[in-house]
Amino acid sequence: MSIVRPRGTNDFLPETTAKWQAVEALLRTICHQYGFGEIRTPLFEETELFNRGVGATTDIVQKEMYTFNDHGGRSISLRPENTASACRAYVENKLYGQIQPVKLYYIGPMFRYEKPQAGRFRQFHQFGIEIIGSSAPAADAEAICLALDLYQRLEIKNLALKLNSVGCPCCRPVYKQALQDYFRPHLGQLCGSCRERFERNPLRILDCKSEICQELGQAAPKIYDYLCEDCADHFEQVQGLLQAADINYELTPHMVRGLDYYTKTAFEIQVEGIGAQSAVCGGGRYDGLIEEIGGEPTPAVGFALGMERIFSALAAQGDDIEREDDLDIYIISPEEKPLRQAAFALAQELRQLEMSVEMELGNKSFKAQMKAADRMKARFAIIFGADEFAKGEVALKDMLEGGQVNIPLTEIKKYLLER
RNA sequence: GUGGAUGUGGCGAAGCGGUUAACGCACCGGAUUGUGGCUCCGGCACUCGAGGGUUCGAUACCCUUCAUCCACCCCA
Repeated sequence: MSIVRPRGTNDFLPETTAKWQAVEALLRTICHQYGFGEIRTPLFEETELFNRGVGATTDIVQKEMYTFNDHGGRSISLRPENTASACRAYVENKLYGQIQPVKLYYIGPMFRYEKPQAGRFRQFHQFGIEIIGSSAPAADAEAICLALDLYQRLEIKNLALKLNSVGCPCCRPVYKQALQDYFRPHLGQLCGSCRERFERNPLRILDCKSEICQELGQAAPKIYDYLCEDCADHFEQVQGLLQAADINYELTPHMVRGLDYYTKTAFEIQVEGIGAQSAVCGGGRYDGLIEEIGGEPTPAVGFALGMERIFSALAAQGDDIEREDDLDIYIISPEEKPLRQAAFALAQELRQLEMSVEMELGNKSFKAQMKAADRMKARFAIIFGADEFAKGEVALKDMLEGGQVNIPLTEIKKYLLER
């Protein structure tokens, strides 16, 4: 049996990586325009960072982390997301000493032990941003605008922005209590998973797909009636900014983020047509996170988006990302040693001039080399023929037009550069 | 973690309890064009995801396992 890659992982082959590079380049460009700098944190961290940062009761931490003890007996986990690491780095590197807020972006692999399906993998890739050190509603709005801008420039359509406020440690517990009080008499009627959700995350019940739960949820208390003054005011201002920027959004009082650290603003961007995993971007404010992991209380807001889901969305709408794989020159030479050596030397010289050059490395026939040049879509073929070579010349063939001229070997570089 | 579907060469895809596993594309070699793209000829699965079982005999039936896809869960 041959060895295959672990479940839920992918090999990205040149055709694919070319597309990724194009998308990544766009993301980086836009981040630069918004004043974000890239941060790269370790792929693994002390497990405790995620216990505290992501939340010890979350699914991610409880059953999806790749956790192991290293040779020093430390408990280490592959990062399941990057926000906790970014915040850890903010504290550890004393970024609070810089001009606030600090605006960071990241892009890279994350790891979660999940059952793979379309749009979900065990090693997947996220791009995300964090605005750390600002409690201003404008920071939330900027994050949201940036997210939408990214998708717009990627030309991804059928987007829906879902917006909510999940309150803060001040008001959320009150709301949670109210929800539980409301659902408790109906506990027996709830679906199985909602009965489990009742204790741990009653807010989720409102998002349940089962009819009974939906129906019961209709009359359930709304979080907007329970937000404290600070949260309500913040929420209102965020909405005002979005409206001013002419951004459409849908209020979704039932939307809950799965990570414990969210406070106040929570949002999600969904795309149609890519299956069940329709959330392409999720984010919000997490004012308590940095304190949770041992820093000074610091407000922050950010989001993460799934790279794979960007490509799902692009594929679903039939877009193919342009990639450049053009070959300038294919050098064809017979097997004779002097000719082959001269060809090899010329290939090197042309590459020094920043041309892309291919040639046969083995001993394919002359004809096979022509075929290769054709299939690789070489713009020109340089042909080392014995007769021409004896005169110090090579043939330059235009593979598109079909024309061919003989040129002295000494002038071929100059000739090509003028092209 | 739960439920459902699927698994034939690089890709797409026939086949079916019986002795050589269609076909298309791709790929490799060759013929012909003065040196490619067209055409033609030839090659390319001791094997039907893997392991076991039933049978005189299985790619086809059964079991297990692995993988993929879909839904749930959860999330990006």
